[in-house]
Amino acid sequence: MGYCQLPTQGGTVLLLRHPHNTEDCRATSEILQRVGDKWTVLVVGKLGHGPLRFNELRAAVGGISQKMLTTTLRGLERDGFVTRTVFPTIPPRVDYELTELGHELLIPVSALGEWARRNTQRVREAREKFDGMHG
Amino acid sequence: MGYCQLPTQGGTVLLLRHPHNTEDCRATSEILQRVGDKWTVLVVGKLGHGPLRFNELRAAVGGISQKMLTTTLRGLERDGFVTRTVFPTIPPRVDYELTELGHELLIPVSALGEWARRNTQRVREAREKFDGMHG
DNA sequence: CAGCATCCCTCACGATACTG
DNA sequence: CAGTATCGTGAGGGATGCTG
Repeated sequence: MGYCQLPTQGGTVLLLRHPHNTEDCRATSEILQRVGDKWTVLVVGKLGHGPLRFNELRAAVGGISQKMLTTTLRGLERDGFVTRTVFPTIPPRVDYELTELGHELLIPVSALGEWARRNTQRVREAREKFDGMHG
Repeated sequence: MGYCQLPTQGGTVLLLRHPHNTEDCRATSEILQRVGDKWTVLVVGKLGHGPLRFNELRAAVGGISQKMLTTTLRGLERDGFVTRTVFPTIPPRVDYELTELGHELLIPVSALGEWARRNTQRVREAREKFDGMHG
């Protein structure tokens, strides 16, 4: 147990084991903190369908403030996950779109999401049991 | 493009696509926030080798305060990722160990870590380019 | 329309001191 | 050894108002 198959660019399949050294754990932790904020995954997920304008994206995500959408998009743009295209019209139009890197990021992130959906029930049960014993 | 193969309990392989609806994105976001704090993945990664005592774990992780290790472990125990075993000796001895659920969580998390290690260079280049243009 | 600037608040996290 | 209790700080995030 404890492996994961991950497709590579060349079409081969990579067999994956747990990171056992500290460096690997740090890299894992860093990317998780990077995408583990409140909005990043929601934004990237919505852009997975195709490019969206600022307010389209805001409506699609739902519940996000204007400030946080701007902040999140700037971060994604800086890291190369998203492109920002300005059309110099009046009123202005700005399109956001996932880069190839952004699409590739979505692959392992989606795998983690799939795991989450499959195991929410087990986590909920563990939580209720714990709270019942300690509450 | 945009798929990921994930092994299941039965030995079959699950073909995975991007989450396209809002519910899936939310579940993904929630688990990412859950494991996206500063220490959770480091602690889980260290426990991947086998059970550890409190101070062994603290030394293995490195840099974590006593308070945060306690907090992180309580959260992991509550969600069913870790078991806590107290030996009523003097001085006391407490062992922490990954549950089956904890080991299973490590699979997609490791996949994301593997992606991170493979793509840090691309992210760094994007960052330098962005900072060069906007700084 | 797509933002920037500002104020404010909560909470994650660290440091320190104490205990069964 | 393995915690609990308390305090202080900074970053993440929301609300509101203004602008090219």
